Amino acid sequence: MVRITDVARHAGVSPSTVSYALSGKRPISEETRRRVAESIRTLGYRPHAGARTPTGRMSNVLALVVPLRAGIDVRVAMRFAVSVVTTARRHGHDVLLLTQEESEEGLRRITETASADGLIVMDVQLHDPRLPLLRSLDRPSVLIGFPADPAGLTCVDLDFEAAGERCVEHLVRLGHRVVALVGSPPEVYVRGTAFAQRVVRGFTTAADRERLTSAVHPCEASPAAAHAVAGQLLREHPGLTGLVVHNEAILEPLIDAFEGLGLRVPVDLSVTAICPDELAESVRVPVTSVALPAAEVAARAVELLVGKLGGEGVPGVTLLAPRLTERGSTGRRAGA
Amino acid sequence: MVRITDVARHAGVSPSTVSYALSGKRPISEETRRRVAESIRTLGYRPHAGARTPTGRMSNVLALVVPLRAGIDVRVAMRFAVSVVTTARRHGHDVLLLTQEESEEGLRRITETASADGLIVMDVQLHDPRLPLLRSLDRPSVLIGFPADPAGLTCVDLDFEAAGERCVEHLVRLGHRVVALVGSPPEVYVRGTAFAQRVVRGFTTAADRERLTSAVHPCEASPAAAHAVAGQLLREHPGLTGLVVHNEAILEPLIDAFEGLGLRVPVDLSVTAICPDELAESVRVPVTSVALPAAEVAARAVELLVGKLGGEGVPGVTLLAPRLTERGSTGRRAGA
DNA sequence: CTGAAAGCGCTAACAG
DNA sequence: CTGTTAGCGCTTTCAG
Repeated sequence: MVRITDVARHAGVSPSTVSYALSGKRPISEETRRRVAESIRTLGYRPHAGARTPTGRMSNVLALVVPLRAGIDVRVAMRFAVSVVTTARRHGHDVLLLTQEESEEGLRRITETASADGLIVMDVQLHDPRLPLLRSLDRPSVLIGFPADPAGLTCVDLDFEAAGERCVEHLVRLGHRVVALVGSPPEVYVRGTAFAQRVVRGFTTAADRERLTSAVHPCEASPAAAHAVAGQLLREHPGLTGLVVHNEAILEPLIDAFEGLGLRVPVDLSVTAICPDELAESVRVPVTSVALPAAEVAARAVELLVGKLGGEGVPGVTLLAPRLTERGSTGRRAGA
Repeated sequence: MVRITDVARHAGVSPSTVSYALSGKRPISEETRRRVAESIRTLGYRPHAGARTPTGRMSNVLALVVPLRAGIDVRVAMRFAVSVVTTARRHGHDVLLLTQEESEEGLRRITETASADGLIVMDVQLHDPRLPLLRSLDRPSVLIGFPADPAGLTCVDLDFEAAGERCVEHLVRLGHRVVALVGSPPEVYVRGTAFAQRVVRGFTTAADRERLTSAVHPCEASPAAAHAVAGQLLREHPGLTGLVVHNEAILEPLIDAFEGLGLRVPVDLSVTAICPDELAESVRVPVTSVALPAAEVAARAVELLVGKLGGEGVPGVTLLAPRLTERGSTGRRAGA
């Protein structure tokens, strides 16, 4: 193993000079900087990650709590996670993986053992039990999600409420008057998951404002459940012509189900969704959707956290405005 | 922050005694041990993770390279990852997440900066470019996967070749003579992914041995692709009655496609799969399958790695024998 | 069985 | 602009 003293000797300078050349925390002459860089390269030096922790307390590690609970679409969760990791790497950080089960204990442990400099928490509930803990910990944290009371926290997310509204408005503009929201699996609502609740709220607000007939149905992530919901909706709301889908797993099966029941998309039924663009594009009938910009949200979360670590003041709540892209799944209501 | 010296003072002993009481590396009197434990509890002491690294080189962190490449089913990959994390925690380790893109550079960086004590690598290719690197690194590693030349490495995986054979044998026993393997997306084979290649080999070996008519088709992870493959298979092999599916994403769509083409499962077509049991059970027609025991394989990987870290000798290759469970999707060939 | 003391590799005052 | 000197919190000799 090559240490900083080896580099120092090789470059004919003191260890601290090497350290400062690396950190840039004090001016170094061009000549010295060059020699140090040269020595580092030829010796293949890399600072021992653990050794910098005791004094300067930066371990260059961020902890990420990934949501792996019933009802959460793994593919979407992974988009967030991957973006967190790649963005963290760009800022020189590695990422420690915490699972949801040991979330509270894990957060406490990571903090108290100083295993990570900061924390990123996903799958936030409106009244998340972890919030008091996060507020009390002496490590900075960022939530991917928007709880009911974000005071004293840093949050970033898509503005799901606006997203729900945006979908309804799009349908209204196309003349639709009877609309439904097919949402996440029931347990997601039971837990009070923030993003799911906010979509419902946005959907309902806009539907009421526009005096639409509307319905909201949770839906399990199986084709069978999608089929059942489609049938139920048509029975209860025969005039249904507009749909908002907030459930990645059953977007395609649901469309299949409605077409199986004799409705053509978009002729008889206009479908909008809130989901990653790639998914909306890959469905048999490309779906008009509000993008769920997972990579962007996750990247922003890391940047906010890195900002906090650097002592910057950062905004408490960052909500990304919804962006709707029209695709083939929506059209004017027949006879509207 | 409470340090080891605080505990020592509180317990009326020296810091080294506290350290030894914690590690058990030298005998401590019952009385002292008790007092130390007591002080640790009341003060809420936790050893600073970074501080133990410099001398004793254990950071209690394992690095995991997760496969997030085209064609790999994220849900299955996550089963592995979660099991790695929970098992690692049981052994007192945390898990650092590395993405595939920076795999080689990441492995090198983690090793040289001593950010992790050991490495776990998933999604192994038969001739994986990372193998020489892993052999040369001075950190222990474990592969989840079975490359062509495992010399000098520690590997653990389901015996996919035997799994492929097992499915064919099951179909043979039920009287089927024309069988097909619907596999992973083409890019998975192009990369030479070990598990995919081995399934093909097992399938082919068994089919040839039994003198069956057989065909192998890769298949993209979309319902449309599944439908296309189903159509093609029936055109090219009108006598087809037995199927092996090794592609989690399209298991259900593929069955739908065949039934759409007029074949009933299992009356006209017997379907077997290699996939996690939960998935096989959750399909509309429960599928006879060889279990892909992700949690078990991942747990074993962690245990092997922890064993290596502890200086134990561990087996080079661990292959889990396939276990086939009959469900509703297979039956005797009509008229056989 | 237990203390005192010497580092681990690095950073950050303190001194030029 | 650079070198010398203390530590960080912990583990592990070295001495009882």
